[in-house]
Amino acid sequence: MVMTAQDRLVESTRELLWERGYVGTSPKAIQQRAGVGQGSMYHHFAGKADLALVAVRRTAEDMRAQAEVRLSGPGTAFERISAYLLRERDVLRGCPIGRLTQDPDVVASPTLRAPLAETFAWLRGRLTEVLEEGRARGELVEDLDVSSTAATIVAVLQGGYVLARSAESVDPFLDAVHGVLGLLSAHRRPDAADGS
Amino acid sequence: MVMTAQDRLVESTRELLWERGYVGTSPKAIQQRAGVGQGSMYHHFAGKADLALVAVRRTAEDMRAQAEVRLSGPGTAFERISAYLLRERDVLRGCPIGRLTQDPDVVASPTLRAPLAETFAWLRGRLTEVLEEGRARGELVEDLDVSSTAATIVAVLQGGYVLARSAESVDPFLDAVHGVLGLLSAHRRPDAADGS
DNA sequence: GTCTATAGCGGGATAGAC
DNA sequence: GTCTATCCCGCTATAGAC
Repeated sequence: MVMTAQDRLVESTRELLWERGYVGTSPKAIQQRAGVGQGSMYHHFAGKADLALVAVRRTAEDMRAQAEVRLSGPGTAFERISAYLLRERDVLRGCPIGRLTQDPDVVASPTLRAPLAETFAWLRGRLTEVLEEGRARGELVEDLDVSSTAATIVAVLQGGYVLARSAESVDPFLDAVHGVLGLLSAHRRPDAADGS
Repeated sequence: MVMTAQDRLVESTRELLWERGYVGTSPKAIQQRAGVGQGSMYHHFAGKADLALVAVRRTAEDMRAQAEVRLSGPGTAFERISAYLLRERDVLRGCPIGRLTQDPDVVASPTLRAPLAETFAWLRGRLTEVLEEGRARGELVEDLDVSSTAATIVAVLQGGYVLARSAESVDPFLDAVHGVLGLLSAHRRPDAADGS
């Protein structure tokens, strides 16, 4: 089964938004990468903004699904969070959602910005639940502030990408992730039993 | 004493790079904001890339100076890091250096990328020194990994901006910062004496 | 030093043929 | 559905007058 023109257009838009952002992406570039002509694109989509909206929503969905796999997997809260943070990532490409946060046209449009806000809010909420669960099970100490710690974890990820791209190296990303895991680790109870 | 045309051009470039990034900033926009004509701009600078380089270097200098004030100030290591993280910031505008990290043309140019890499490397190094000092004074526990913790702190800052912009609210930034300070706080020794 | 004129190219979209 | 032609505008820079 072959991809339709619509699908190819959306996929090439997703790639270009990731690589070049919204202001850096032109309809012509989208068409060329998709191997589709002008007429076809404007037949299926109202324009650049319309295509971008579909592309961003799909990317946001993917990101949530990716996270959910690790966060709902087996293991202690700490292990699941580690698995999520250390999962295979194309670090130097950055986060396809986070990067749009720097795009003036995206942030100026409530419609385009909404999927970004929802994704990060969801992710933080999910991490909060995992941490809360770890605390309820006695794996994590009582006085851990789960909600702000969840925000910190998401921020480390996003900031890690920034540092990696500035250095053109994965190292600062990994250091930042290991750093936050080290800090969190001190909040585990030594006699922690996993949720059996 | 009035600002010269050069100065106004560099300042307007700094503002526009902050607001719209490199790909989103045009020479015309720079000239208009500076109140300077085409000829004048191309007389003083070779072009957009040249102006951007001068602007980015100046911004990077400023950022280091701002950080140094807090990090070399009075107080314990924890207090100085808190002061730096919680200093007044225009959070929703984001980091003028960090945002360039998402710009394809900036990252593709070693010359333009260099000031970003240097700034973050310097900042991390400086935070490492402060943490190390805190450990040496007995304020922080021995087994704290100062280098990766420093990377984490820088990442939280950069990621905090991303979250804030996605939500169009300062809250997630503050939560992330308080979260990492909370985590770090657990590594302080209860009988910590500041460096008197 | 600063101005205006001009150039070539690409962005973003519309129109109408096929 | 897809193609080509066309449009208007802005980007980035150069040229040469003042």
